[in-house]
Amino acid sequence: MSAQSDKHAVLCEKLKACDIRPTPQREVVLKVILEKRDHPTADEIFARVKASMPTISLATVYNCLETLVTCGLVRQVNLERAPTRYCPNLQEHAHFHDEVTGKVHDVELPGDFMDRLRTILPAGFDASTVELNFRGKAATN
Amino acid sequence: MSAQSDKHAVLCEKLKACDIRPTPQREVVLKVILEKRDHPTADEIFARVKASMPTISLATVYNCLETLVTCGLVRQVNLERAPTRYCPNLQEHAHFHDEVTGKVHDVELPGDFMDRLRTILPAGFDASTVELNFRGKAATN
DNA sequence: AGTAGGAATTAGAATAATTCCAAATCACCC
DNA sequence: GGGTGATTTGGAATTATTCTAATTCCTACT
Ligand SMILES: [Mn+2]
Ligand SMILES: [Mn+2]
Ligand SMILES: [Zn+2]
Ligand SMILES: [Zn+2]
Repeated sequence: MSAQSDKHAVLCEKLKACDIRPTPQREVVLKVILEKRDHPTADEIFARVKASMPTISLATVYNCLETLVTCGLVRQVNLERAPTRYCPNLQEHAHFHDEVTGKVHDVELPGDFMDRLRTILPAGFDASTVELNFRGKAATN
Repeated sequence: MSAQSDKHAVLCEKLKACDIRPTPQREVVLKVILEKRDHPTADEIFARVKASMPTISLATVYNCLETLVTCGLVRQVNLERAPTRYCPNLQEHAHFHDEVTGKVHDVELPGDFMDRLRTILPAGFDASTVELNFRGKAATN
């Protein structure tokens, strides 16, 4: 079995595990997100995907992204009013937005950090999502 | 001195303290934000302002909001892709976004909470802003 | 294998928050 | 009172995203 079809099988399994049809479009969108640990926008994903699938449409990229986010295979990151970014890192983590370069960095969190954060909520508030974003300058090295 | 001109003087002082000209438009935009402890959008602010100043334009509301946010008299709150909201609460606090009603609630934080949050950043990352957002269901009572 | 029915994809139009622009008005100084 | 830069204004432009309606693709069933 080639490395190609190996990868294909892995992606396919991930999609099927989420009960969504493993279409070629969904597969390639998921692939380009997973193969780099950055935080691309829909446009950037569209550009990367077109390399291997030139006929795909931007609407389909948006459709696939929505599906992948909903089923939890990809995380969505919204910072200020900028275009939505997509994150392959499924561990609980925070984001640091470098205000000089515009890059978004993952910030690892100690074990049960998010759960501990939840404890500051007053009674009656039940959070399904916790989002922690930093913004500032990162050392350039 | 009437309560009216009293309020006027207070708003005026706040603006002057920030080194910005206390124009009637800036004053009324700041007033409607401060007089309710909610998180209105620019549209909502525009609607409220028009009650006392029917000739103001939406562009001016956006201009004023930008000025007020930049000089720190008002906080800007971005949640997901929804329209930007504006917050009169200058204390450090988190936000809870009620996914049923759409309302945004302030969440008070223990004293130096934000500073402690900053300590989880790896060396070389210097955050000027920390943003903590919850999303979920709030008890309806 | 052939086909019906639903899901997914597609191109392009529509939407909507925000920003941009250029002209009019305003405030303050001389 | 005129000059000057700041502010306001209405409308056009921008742009990420969503919507629409038509086409294509799968899959299940006979
Ligand atoms: Mn983009
Ligand atoms: Mn609005
Ligand atoms: Zn991330
Ligand atoms: Zn607030």
